[in-house]
Amino acid sequence: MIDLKLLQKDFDAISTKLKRKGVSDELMQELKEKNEDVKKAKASFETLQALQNAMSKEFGVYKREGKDISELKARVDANKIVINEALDIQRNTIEALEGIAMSVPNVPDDEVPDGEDENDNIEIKKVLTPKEFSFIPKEHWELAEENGWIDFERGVKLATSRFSVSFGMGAKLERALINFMLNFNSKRGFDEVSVPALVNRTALEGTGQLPKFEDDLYKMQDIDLFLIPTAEVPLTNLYQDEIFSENELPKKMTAYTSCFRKEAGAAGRDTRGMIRQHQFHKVELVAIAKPEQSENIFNDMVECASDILTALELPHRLVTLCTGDLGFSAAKTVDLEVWLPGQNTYREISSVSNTREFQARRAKIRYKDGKKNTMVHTLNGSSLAVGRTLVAIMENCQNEDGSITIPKVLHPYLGM
RNA sequence: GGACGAGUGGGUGAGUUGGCUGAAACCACAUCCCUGCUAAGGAUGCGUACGGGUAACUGUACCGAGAGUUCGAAUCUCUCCUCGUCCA
Repeated sequence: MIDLKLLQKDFDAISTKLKRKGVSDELMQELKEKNEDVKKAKASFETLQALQNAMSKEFGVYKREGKDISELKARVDANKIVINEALDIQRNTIEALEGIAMSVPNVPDDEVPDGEDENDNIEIKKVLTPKEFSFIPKEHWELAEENGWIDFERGVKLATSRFSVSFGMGAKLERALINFMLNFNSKRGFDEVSVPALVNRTALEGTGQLPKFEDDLYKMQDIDLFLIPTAEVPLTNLYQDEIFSENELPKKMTAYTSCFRKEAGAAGRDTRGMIRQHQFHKVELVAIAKPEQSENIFNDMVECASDILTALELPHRLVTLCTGDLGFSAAKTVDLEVWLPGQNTYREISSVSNTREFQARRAKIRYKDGKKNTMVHTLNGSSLAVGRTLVAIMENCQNEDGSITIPKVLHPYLGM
């Protein structure tokens, strides 16, 4: 959530920044007014309530002294009517404010480039050079089926479209990748955590998926729980409504989970293959940090994900997302895109974001900064999306006969 | 699924004939003092959020969540959630 105090203090600066994210002046103006409404409503309610409390205290005194209470009670009763009105106003204004405030995206960092969509993202660097094939490289779904690694039809049979089943070496490779990535991250100082795949509404509000993006989440029918779209949600909310002491930070975590997304806005995109599935495996990195630590940790996380790709001998590039492609909660995001020779293009395989205080404010995660409580920074990044990594291995490591040469670092995990 | 019991501040845990308790006490923690000895003694401070004030300080709310009774609720009523014990 945006900082309402800061908004009040520095309205123009914030609305200029949010304008880059497509937030209209009207909405900002409304937010400002609603915020002032709340302050006024609270002030008048609290004044009345203070009076009420004072009068109520007198009752005790009157009673002890055996005085007549009827006059006092008349005054109190009269005040009570006014209080109830003030309370109603207060509730309504708060509700109105939160309705808007929770739907305003994070303020992008100044260094984030302006842009409409992924075409305006800016390449930072390329890592490893895609190799030249002496034949026309196939797309992963062909290779997956030829090798009997992945069965798309049977996934549909079991669930619906955008589900698949892995067999044999395909399944083993997924498991190998998960283990390899978790071990890799552990060595980089991220503690392994195993978390629930279902979370409640509060958790999703904390990280920013709700209230705005409920359409993209799978919701349980008889209970207010949702399947997680990413491990970022449970990992970050682990410390919801908590106050860290300074020496506990930074907190660096890694977890493997399945992720579930309806992909509501992606109809028709990547319908073939396993690039865009409703359920996919992902190893995630999450960090909770003091503000002054977050920039370094962000870079560490990008490097960590990039180094995994390098270890797997997969050519990739790093891009800075432009304002139009930046997610709701992120102040800044670097995507890692892996080279897919079958598609002759780079495709997203990891996304590392710094949300700064945005999620911390929503989830109420703070730390003791000397005497006072300060919002932490939260960061998250995939390292990596397992399915897409498997795709990248298939396409980059394919041979002319359709066989696939498995990267050396994975051999120990496959008993090779 | 059924029957009881419980949910208080970082922890343990008082407080439930409604007002003087935002909350005792202890522990932990912080600062200071004392002590010539490594372990102990003393003083003070120590919940969160929002608002007012340069500040000292002060107002409101919060004792699992929500609703209700009442002038007034941690304390009474209802619903829900969670945990424990017993039964199935």
